[in-house]
Amino acid sequence: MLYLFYRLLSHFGPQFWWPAKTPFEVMVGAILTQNTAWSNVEKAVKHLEEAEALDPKVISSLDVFQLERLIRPSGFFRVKAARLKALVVYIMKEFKGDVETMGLKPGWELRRDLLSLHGVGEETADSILLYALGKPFFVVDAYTKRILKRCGLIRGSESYGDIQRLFMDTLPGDVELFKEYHALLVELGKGYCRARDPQCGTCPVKVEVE
DNA sequence: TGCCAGGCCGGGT
DNA sequence: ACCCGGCATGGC
Repeated sequence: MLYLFYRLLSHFGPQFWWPAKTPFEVMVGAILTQNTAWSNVEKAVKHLEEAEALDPKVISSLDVFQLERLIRPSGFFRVKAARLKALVVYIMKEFKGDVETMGLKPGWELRRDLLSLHGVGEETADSILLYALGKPFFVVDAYTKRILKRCGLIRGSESYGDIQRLFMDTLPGDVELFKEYHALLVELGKGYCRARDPQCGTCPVKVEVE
């Protein structure tokens, strides 16, 4: 798996992900970007920023309809408002609204907690763990699955956990490596591995299978 | 104009 | 254990 990483890195260069100013903004973005183009998420985040609502305490004090209005451009705004509320309820109750305190809890316990929240699945949980809290969990998204399949590295029927283990069992457990690797897969995916794009004919990264 | 985007959930087989 | 429809907006 390191071979693919270096191919991507030398082609695209380091990505320095996730694009956000604070850990909490990463968490918000992780929920808002569910099945949604990032450009739409940016508009919603901008609204929250202007409302000074990129803070767990502020969001928990917001009326849910107010919150819906702010995040509307990100799509699915009703379900996502409820999901953000569920997240901040957890952060408020468990850590008094302090993200720094949250980061002190062991990764596996946080993952279990996050997965119990309504609207936080494996990818969202791992994105929060890796990019907001610096915990070494590999993020598997639609691009990751598609690229690995088209490179012949998986069959396509593997579960999220199967694919995550493929990375985490064979790579050094390094947070910066995990961050860059996932960011590079997204960069490749956005340009050359979109859903209807039948193959990587113009893919700039040729991967030797086996 | 229709198709798609950095998912997740609930209900049905 | 899968498979599907619903959830919504903005860009190409």
